[in-house]
Amino acid sequence: MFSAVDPTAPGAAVDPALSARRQETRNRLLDAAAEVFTEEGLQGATVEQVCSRAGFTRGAFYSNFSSKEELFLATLQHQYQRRATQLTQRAESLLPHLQSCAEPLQPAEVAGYVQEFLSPLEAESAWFALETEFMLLAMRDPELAPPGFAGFLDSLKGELAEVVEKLVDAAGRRFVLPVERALAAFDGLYDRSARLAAISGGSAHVGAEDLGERITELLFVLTEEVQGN
Amino acid sequence: MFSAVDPTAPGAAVDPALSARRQETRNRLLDAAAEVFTEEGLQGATVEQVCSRAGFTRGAFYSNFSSKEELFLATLQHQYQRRATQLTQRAESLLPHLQSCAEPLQPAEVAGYVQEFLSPLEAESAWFALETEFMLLAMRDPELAPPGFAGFLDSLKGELAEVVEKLVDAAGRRFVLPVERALAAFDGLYDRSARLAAISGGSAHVGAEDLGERITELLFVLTEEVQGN
DNA sequence: GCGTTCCGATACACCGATGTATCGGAACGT
DNA sequence: ACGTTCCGATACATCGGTGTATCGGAACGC
Repeated sequence: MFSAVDPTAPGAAVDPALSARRQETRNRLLDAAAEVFTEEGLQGATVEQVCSRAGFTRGAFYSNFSSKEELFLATLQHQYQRRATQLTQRAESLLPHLQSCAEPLQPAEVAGYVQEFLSPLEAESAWFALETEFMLLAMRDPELAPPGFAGFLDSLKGELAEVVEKLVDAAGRRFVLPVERALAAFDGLYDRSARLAAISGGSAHVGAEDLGERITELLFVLTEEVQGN
Repeated sequence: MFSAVDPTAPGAAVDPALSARRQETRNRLLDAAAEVFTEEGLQGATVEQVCSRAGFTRGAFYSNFSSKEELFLATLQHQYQRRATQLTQRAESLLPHLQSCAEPLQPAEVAGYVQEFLSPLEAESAWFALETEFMLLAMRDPELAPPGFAGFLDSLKGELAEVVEKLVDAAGRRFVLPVERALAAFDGLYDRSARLAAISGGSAHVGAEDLGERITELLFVLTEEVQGN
């Protein structure tokens, strides 16, 4: 579990040992679960809600999962894989552009790339709720947290670090502190933005553009121009 | 609600309209609630748990509060006031030191102050759980979030900004970007640290010292030496 | 086409949490 | 001391969610 990024198409972890029918109902349950857990929270959601949203009864559920917690963990993994493949895809579509340009990127261009990279991320605020819910679960019941989870996160961070470093490089700059520290700052800014957006609701919403600007700003402060060569 | 920081002694919002006996049971319930909500979560906690921890039965509860949600909001406010007064006290005990020193602070000294300021904060990871729980509640049910809450947070941030700016000033430095942006970065780093600590549990725990170091590091990167005068 | 296997639906028993209505006693004023 | 008021305990009715055991039918192999 959480051992590696499944490179299959987004949203269908295929286990050949399971019949097609079973796969289908599992996936429908998993998708419904993501919605319901997001809306109601782990503890607030009921098995019944998930099932009816997926168009099943509880009979189907207990035939596929043994408890709500197991379903939650499975849902989390499912969504994480979605997310990981999205990240990878965006990274791969971005890297060639960065490699190809001979001229150092203009600040505005850098900002553009940051925006572009961030925008689809912002759309799914749903994800943030799930992740937060998981964090609380892990706080209260450390046993329940899948062992490989932290490592899984790290691999995502590593991938991200690679892209960011390429971007900074293409702008003719370099970090004035270790990359992972810089990444931590960006990550913190992102988390915080999500938190604030959540708390202040629709009003005073710090939008994606704003986050992009702030990250770009920080990016320039955390880097210095590399002496021409 | 959340309109201002109550400057009374930590942990007892005194409402003269209530009898002493009632105040006492309210406070006991509020304290128990903070523990139970932290351990079990808002939805996971039961009224019964809170009451028995406080040494009451549910009769006492329904005589003082009308629902679990109301209790939760009251608990949050209670704890926020605790926290605000702590912050203020620490700020006030720190400011004189900063004002008095004629020499620019050495980096190590700055680090020391940061550590000192952070350490008591780290101790109460309980707080983090409560705040997160509230955030999720507000996400799902924006109506429930007290209107003044965001403003209340801002006032805390403002207070913090003041101290940080004084510290930077005493070190003979100044921020290279707007203070509130820098604060956002620190805040993000702090939140992120708390999140990670929560997820990875005891192992791989990014301790308070570590957080302090990183914040100090960032603080120096985000500031520049002010030209001697 | 028929039997077997698989899988989801239905029905049921159980439990824990909620909220209310009532009771008993402590505190307080006179 | 007595009566009144206040406040928390007790008891009860109710409800919603859970998990299991059983049933019915679709899918698949031969």
